[in-house]
Amino acid sequence: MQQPCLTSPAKSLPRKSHAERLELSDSAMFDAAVKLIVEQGTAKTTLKAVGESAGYSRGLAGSRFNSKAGLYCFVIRRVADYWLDVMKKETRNKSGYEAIHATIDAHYQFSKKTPDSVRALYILWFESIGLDSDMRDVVAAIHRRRLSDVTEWITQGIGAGKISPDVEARAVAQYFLTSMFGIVYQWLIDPGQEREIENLHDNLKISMRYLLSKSGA
Amino acid sequence: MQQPCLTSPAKSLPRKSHAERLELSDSAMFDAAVKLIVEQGTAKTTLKAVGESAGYSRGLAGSRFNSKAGLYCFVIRRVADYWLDVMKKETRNKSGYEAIHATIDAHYQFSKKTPDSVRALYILWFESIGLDSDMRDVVAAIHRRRLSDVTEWITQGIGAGKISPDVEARAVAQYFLTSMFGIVYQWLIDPGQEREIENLHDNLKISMRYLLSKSGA
DNA sequence: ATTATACTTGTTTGCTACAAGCAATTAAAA
DNA sequence: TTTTAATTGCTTGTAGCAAACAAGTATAAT
Repeated sequence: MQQPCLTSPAKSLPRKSHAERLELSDSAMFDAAVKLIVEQGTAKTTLKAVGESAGYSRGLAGSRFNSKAGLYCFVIRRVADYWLDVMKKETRNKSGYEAIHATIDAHYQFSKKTPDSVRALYILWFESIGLDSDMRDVVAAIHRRRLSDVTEWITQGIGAGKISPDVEARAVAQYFLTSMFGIVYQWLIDPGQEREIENLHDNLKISMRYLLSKSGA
Repeated sequence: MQQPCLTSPAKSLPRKSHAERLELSDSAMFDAAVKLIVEQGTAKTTLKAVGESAGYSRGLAGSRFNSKAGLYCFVIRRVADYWLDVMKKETRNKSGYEAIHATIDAHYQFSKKTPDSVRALYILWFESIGLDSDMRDVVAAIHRRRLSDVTEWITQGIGAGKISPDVEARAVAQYFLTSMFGIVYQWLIDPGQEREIENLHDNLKISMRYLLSKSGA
């Protein structure tokens, strides 16, 4: 008469290894955190609520991540790592303006496909300015990595003769990322205005093509 | 032998009207809030600390602003209103690219003159994304006002024949503000890198001049 | 003197952070 | 294999603190 447990089937049906349990609860809490952050912001999101709405106890989130900042670092890393992977694939064998163009489009797709994750990422990203040392460091590291990627595309473009050697790769790369943040900011405060967001992307493409063609090939 | 009170001279020497007391405590709490926000971020800033480090009681900040969000709205308004005034003066009798150029420079000066106020403003500004309805509305209102100003400059520039009528005033204005935010973001996370910030401003000027000259006069 | 306004103090509620404990899995010993 | 010990995931208990609000005091306005 052995029946499968009815209370939480997916979670407790078979025997689970520690690694499996960990990944399961991590995922559940990630989802819960993203949902809560997007719905009510970080200030009103509580560790208690994350644990409970993930289907666990009041204290699990705190126990796992030690602090709110710890949880938020976890969320940032989880989304950013995924994004860095996607970007790597999308720009494989590309350089110069071509790679930048591909990134803009990929980013746009990413934020259409899983808007909540992306929103949560950038909400946390922007909040990390109001420094909580840990988060700042995590964000800064990701930013540095992105910057070096973009700079690399531009210098490769210069090497391939597609872009004038006069272009200051790092400065333009910085400008690109900076503008992207501006656009993301706009998207966050006005999620509905798809037309406007596309306009911003278009103007960024125009500006980038121009900046990369200055006194060039 | 009547001596001036030694404990808090500036505050209690003569008889103060209610309006004066209010302005005095508002200013003191504004300064305290800015300092605390810049130093430890919004999460660790407490109403208690604001009241006390302004030289008042534990409870004044809460009583005056009702909530943390209320305090932050007050800070945002106080800085933003001042900035809007400055900008109005700086762009008087200017339009088109000229006005935008002036704004970029004025903003740069503003953030060099009172960096803490500006930092606090934008820390709060960016955090308002992770919505606390009140703050979002305050920020959105300021943003709309800025956008309409910039759009106006561009349409005036078109009217004056300085800019091509093909230019989509609002879209370009949006792009401008958006890029400015990106730059501010960069400044916030890397306050030291003056050279880079100036580069970003330069590249923005270049982009704007280009966008405003497209198929134009 | 009375009312209104700035400001303070007392209290409730809820969250974070941490400590201690339970329960399941894994590793080691018999 | 069976038994035992150690590790790890997770839960519960609690201290400390801040937000929010109610009630009170003190100062200025009428």
